[in-house]
Amino acid sequence: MSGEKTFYITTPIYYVNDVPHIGHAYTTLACDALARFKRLDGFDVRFLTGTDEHGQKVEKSAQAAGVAPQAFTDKVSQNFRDLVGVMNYTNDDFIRTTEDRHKAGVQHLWTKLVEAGEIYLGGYQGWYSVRDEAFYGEDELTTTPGGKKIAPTGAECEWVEEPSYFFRLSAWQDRLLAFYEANPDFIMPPGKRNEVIAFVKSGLKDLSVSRTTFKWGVPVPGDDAHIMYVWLDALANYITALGYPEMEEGGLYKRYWPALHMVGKDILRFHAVYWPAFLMAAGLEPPRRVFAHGWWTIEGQKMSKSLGNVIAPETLVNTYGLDQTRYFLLREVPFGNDGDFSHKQMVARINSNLANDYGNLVQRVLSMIGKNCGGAVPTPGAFIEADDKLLGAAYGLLDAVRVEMDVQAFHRALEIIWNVVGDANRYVDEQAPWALKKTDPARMATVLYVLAETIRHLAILTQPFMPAASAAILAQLALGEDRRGFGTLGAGGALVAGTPLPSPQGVFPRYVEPTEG
RNA sequence: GGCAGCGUAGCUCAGCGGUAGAGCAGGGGAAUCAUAAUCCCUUGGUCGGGGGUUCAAAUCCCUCCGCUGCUACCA
Repeated sequence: MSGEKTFYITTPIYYVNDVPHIGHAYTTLACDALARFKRLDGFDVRFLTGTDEHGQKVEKSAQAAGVAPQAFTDKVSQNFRDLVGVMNYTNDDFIRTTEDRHKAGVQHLWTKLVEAGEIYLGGYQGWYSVRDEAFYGEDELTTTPGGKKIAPTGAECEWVEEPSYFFRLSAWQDRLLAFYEANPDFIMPPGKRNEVIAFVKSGLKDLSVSRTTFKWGVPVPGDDAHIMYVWLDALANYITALGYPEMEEGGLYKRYWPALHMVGKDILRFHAVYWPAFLMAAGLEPPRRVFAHGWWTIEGQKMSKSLGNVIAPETLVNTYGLDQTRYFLLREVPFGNDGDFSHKQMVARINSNLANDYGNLVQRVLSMIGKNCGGAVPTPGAFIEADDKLLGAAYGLLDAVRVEMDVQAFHRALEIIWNVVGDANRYVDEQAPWALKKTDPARMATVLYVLAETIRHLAILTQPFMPAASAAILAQLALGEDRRGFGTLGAGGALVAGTPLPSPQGVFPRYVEPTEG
């Protein structure tokens, strides 16, 4: 709540023609974990997601469905709004490119670009595929015996000539390269950064930014024959959602821009090349960072409609549990790499990391406290070296985890937290509080206090990843909502001896294969 | 084709000039507070092939083999 430190994070706006799958869920999940982390860490956070609703495909789909485009998008964009509830996302806003606030903002941006001399009217001609909504170079096409031109995707192309507005992207090549040079962390991970730089170095052509062949888009100001190129339209959502062109002091734009954009690797170029160029050309600040993450395969196979192996987020959540799913997606694969989803790995993570390591640690400790300490936080005596060592590891977690979160290394953050889970389990075995119960009850109380305090740290730090399960653990430590922020980590927010605790309940059940047949 | 990256234990990967590592899986043992969970020990690799530089190479160089990504206007 400081109001000083702000953090703005965005997902791509999802194309409404798609049905939400694990990939969409993953992108937004990463943003959600980061947004939650930053909020707990005292930042004033703005977390945006939304839907991209223009374009020829939408127009055609609406036509096929026999409804107006707006009615069509109203319906299908709901799929993405529903995902928010399914995955327990905490976005502060949900923008749709068909909203007036967006259209007005983009048109203003366009006008600015025209005034700056960055957009000019020219003509575009080439081989165009309606199905792909894309132009292809002559050398990419194959010619059928019948003389038809076929794109690499198999779609038929036709020769199209149309007037088009162009953005002077070619003029931005050197300034973009200078920007990447001055901001080495702008594109992450580093491998992707190199690809973008190589692309820009290879030479940039001016970009066609308007279309006249269909109508479902934002009209070009002053020339109704044209609508804007979908990417100029779509990318601008990141600032129109902040109220652009309103840029007054204390407003959303002033407060939150620039953003961290989380994107799939397929749309990296639009975000790392076109978007900063558009912004700089309009006299605006480029984004803070663009992070390109990888793709999921399913049981080793590429996800595709034809294979029928596309997984809906609801399916995962219903099968394995929400927090389990969130944990798996962020832990299993180094963020930025491609990963494979397999049932076997998912079950291994749930049973090993969650049920056995973390869940059982909590259960064994709280259960001993419940039975042997009168169901209240035990009263510690003097700490010995082993106590200080474990507590030190717990107290040191935030700094170590923060370093990883700041570079979006979610898997590393979780690994670091789990190192302390392991420390705590070893400590339990070494201290053997069940033996102390008979020989030295005061020492037992100290050991259990140290463990409870360690669990407090673990649960506070796992909140961004597994909000519901972490909340359940914190509730079992009788910590109210106001005692769960990162500001309470360390000795200052320590558990108070004598505080009554509710009776413990398991938080992470083992996954047992359904028995059938 | 060009550019970039990768190939290390059964599996997923870390190490990137100084006597081969982690997690999981496999084997043995301890303990019994706990969701039969935990803890300890342990089997296992000529670090893709070949050549070179160096006192010393997964680690640097060359080459070959295999795999992946990028090579502009589909989100």
